[in-house]
Parts: sequence; C-alpha cells; structure tokens
Amino acid sequence: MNNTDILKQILHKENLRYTQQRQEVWDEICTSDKHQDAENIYNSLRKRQINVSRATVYRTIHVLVKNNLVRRLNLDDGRSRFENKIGIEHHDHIVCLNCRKIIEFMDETIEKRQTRIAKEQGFEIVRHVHQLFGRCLDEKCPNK
Amino acid sequence: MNNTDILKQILHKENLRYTQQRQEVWDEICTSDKHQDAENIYNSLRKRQINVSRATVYRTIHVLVKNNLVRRLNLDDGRSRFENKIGIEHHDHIVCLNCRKIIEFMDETIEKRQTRIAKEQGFEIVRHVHQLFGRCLDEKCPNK
DNA sequence: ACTTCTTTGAGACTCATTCTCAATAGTAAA
DNA sequence: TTTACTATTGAGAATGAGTCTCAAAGAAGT
Repeated sequence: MNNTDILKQILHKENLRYTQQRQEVWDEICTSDKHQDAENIYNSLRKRQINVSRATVYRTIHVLVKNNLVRRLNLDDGRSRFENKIGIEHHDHIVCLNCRKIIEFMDETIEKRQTRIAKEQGFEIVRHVHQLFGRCLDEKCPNK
Repeated sequence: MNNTDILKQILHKENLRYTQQRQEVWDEICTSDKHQDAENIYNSLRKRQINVSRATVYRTIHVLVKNNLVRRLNLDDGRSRFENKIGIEHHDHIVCLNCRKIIEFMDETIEKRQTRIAKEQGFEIVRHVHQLFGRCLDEKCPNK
C-alpha cells in the first residue's frame, strides 16, 4: 500500500475527506528531510506553488499524528518537529547542542527495562520520550 | 551549606546581587510541592504577600536552572515545570496521561547504556530526557 | 448539475514566556 | 550612612507557536 492509499484509508476511517492539501502535507513529511517543524513544512509547500495555509498544515498534522502516520518530537526548542512513522523502525534521538545534528538510536534492553519499570510502578506505557543531548565530534560542528 | 548560602554563592559567581525576590523564588522551589510551573510559583508567592513579578520569577528560574540548582521539566503540556536538584538524586519521570500523577524512577543500567550508546555515536551527553507516559492503576485515577 | 456537509484560508486570538524601560534598591567606597 | 554606581525590578507590551472563527470554496453522493 502506497502513501496515498494509507492516507485515504485513515481519512476514510476518520470520516474526513481526501483533499489536495492533506495529500501535500503528508507527502512533504514523507519525502523531505526528517524532523521538520510546521513552519518548514508550510514554507516548503508554498515554495512548490502549493496553496495551503498554516492552519491547514497544523490541522492535517494533528490527524496524521493521531493516526500514527507521523510522530511529533519535542526537542526542547519551542516548536514541534515531525517525522514519518510509516515503514520506519521505532527509535529515539541524540541531539547535538551545538550543531543540532540529530542521530537516531534504539536499544532493546532499554526498551524492555523501561516497560518493566513502569509496570512495577503500576503503569502501562502508552508512549515514551528518550532523548540524549550532548556535543558531537563532527568536523563541521562549531564545537569548542 | 544551607539553601540561602548556596544561592548567595551562585549569585556571587554570576556577578548577580542577592535580593529578596531571588531568595523567595528559590525558597518556593525548594520547599513546595515538586513539579510546579512558573505561574504556580508566582501565585504561591503572591498568596504569601511577597512582592514579585512574573518577569522576576522567570528571570530567577533561568539563573537557577543555568547553575544546576533547579531542573526544568518539559512534560509536553505547554509549560515548563521545575524541581529542586540540591540534595536530590538524579531520576527520570513516569507520567499518568489521565491524572497527571508523576512518579520518579532511576535505573543504573539504562543510565550506563545511554552513555555508551551516545559515545559510540561520537557524542558526549550533557543531559538527557527520559519520560514514560502511560496510564496508572491508581484508585482515584479517572482511568477507563 | 444539485445538495449537503466538510474543508479551507486569512487573520484574530491564546497563552507561556521574553522584552522594555523607568523607577527602585543593593553594594562598595568615601 | 551618605554618595555614586549599577543591577534589579515591575507593569505591561511584545513575541511566537499554535488554535480558533467564519465566510467562501470544494468534496461526494444523488
């Protein structure tokens, strides 16, 4: 099933109509660089001559997030970032405080442990946030 | 060293003056319920007849956070929460999505693993965020 | 095409947080 | 123990991400 069909399916499930704008927002999140914020998505679409408003970008993102097509990331910098979840393995993020480079990581042991810890405390985890903020050793990074 | 001395020390280091307002904000964070937001802190002080403005609350919190007297928590609900770090062991948080109850946890294995993972990716961790969001089994929780 | 109901866009609005700037208050030196 | 120098404060304006409103435009079934 391609991205268009996936979108049509969830819009149908939610009793929402399939529109040009919704398709374009979803396309932008699927095909562009990862971890874009809403303003970025809006600007990219406008640059490609696509008629869409900020309100529609935000409204569409809500639907996509609610239906697990998109993940919302809060990287403590005041705006949400979004990444496609379709066909992507679960992962968490390492962020460079200097150059804002984002690396993904995933550790089965940590995943299992956090589930067990939550259970011991009488919680059933719905989602989690695990982010490591630090400094990278990248040549291009304005580190030090 | 008591809380007042700790505050005086960091204010001195930062070339800032010791003021009534700064002491009161720090006291409020130290002695009150954990995980208060700025508005809460402001209201608590006003209720105690203490002259302070929102601006000063925010400004003071910045200094405290910068100097590791206070930790800023971002629980994805649009405002920051603050907790005293002095004399408190490091921990992360489990949050109930229904009743917003907050439980602290700490796991040595996870701590070590995340440090190693970051190092393998060429990062030196400065701080991390690890939050588990879910549903608790508390009697009083409006769960289900 | 016609009807019905949803979606859209422009801009007003919200709300946490930050900024501005004139008045106030620490603090060191006299 | 007042002076002089700065830093701090408070009130409210400004900011900025995100949400809401409502009239006009657009899906979708008939």
